[in-house]
Amino acid sequence: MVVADRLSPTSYVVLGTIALRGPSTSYDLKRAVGRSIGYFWHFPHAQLYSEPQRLAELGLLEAETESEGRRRRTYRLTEEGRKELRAWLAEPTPEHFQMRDIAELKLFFNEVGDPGDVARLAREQVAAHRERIAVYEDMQARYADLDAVAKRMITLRLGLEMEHAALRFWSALLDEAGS
Amino acid sequence: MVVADRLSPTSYVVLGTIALRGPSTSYDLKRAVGRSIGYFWHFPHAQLYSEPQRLAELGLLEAETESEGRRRRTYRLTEEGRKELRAWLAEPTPEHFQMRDIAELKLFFNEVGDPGDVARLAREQVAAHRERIAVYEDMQARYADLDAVAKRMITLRLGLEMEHAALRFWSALLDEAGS
DNA sequence: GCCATACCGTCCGAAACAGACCGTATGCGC
DNA sequence: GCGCATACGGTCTGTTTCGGACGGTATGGC
Repeated sequence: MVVADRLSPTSYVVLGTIALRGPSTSYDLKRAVGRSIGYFWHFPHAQLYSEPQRLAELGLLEAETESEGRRRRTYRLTEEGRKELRAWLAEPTPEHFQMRDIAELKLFFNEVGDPGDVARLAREQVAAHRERIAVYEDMQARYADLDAVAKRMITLRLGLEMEHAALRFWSALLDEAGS
Repeated sequence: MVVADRLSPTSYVVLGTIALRGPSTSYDLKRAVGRSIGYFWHFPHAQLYSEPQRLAELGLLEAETESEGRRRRTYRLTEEGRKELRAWLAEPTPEHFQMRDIAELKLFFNEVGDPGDVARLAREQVAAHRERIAVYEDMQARYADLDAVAKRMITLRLGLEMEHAALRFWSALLDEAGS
């Protein structure tokens, strides 16, 4: 499979989203991603316009230009595309997850700052994680009855676990640092 | 503070590391980062050569070229630099943390793949997180007696919390999916 | 008829990125 | 004392990614 090494995680986001939702325009992708994957895999929306084109050139997507006026293309998965996606899903995942947490960075360097900084940071983080948890729980509640969707929500559980872990940590730190 | 918006998280990693360790060469940074921050904030080492130069131009670091032969520069913090770092530590942190977890992505799209994929993925992840936990616990044990270092290890606790959360999730998933 | 607000898409300069590459020491076996 | 392997220390380069500014076009409401 020689195309495989021209593909990035973003490519699979596009492929996968189209596989789940059916044929989509870039804008469709943008909205779909914003509501779901966007929460745990960030990238700028501009990529959702360039990436499908690339994938089409590689033969993994097939573009269908509709209407001359506004030129918007609907992309659909080719057989190649589906195969590539399934191959990716089946192969091992060597990379460990990566975090990018400014708060953690600040905590690491805290001894250079003022004594009060840590407590303030912790307070902020507690608030932020609580808020995010609320958002996730809301999503979970909203779709709890739809079985098909519920299945997809499994990553939401992971997100919640992570948020709770972070919340626990910062809360404990706050207690220690004194409010 | 007009320099502030020319600074990225990486800039603060450099500034902070030098603040903690004292004057350092790029290579010193490379090693120090590899042993600590590298675990939760990845970036290519090449940046540890270019970034200090940039910071020196901005007046936040001060370069001292020693010996003509191998030209290696030792960087030390200027007053400006320390002030900038402290200001950063004191200011609020608007961004939420970001995760980049290929495994989570695969899980999200799992219904496109084969039925067995999820269980395999979960098994892999359990192993990977267990391994990482072992590494962290090892670090923790090694430095437990050194008080000064122990303080810095606080971020390690956060790392462990996160790893455990992930481990719990994937273990549970593995149980459900059946081995 | 006018304004506000979604909707939809493009573009661009600046960073980040991975990782190949290249010398120079230093040790170590033989 | 020679040859080799390994760690040390650093540079370079071509892609991607990244924000986010920008610019049109519908659509509805007043």
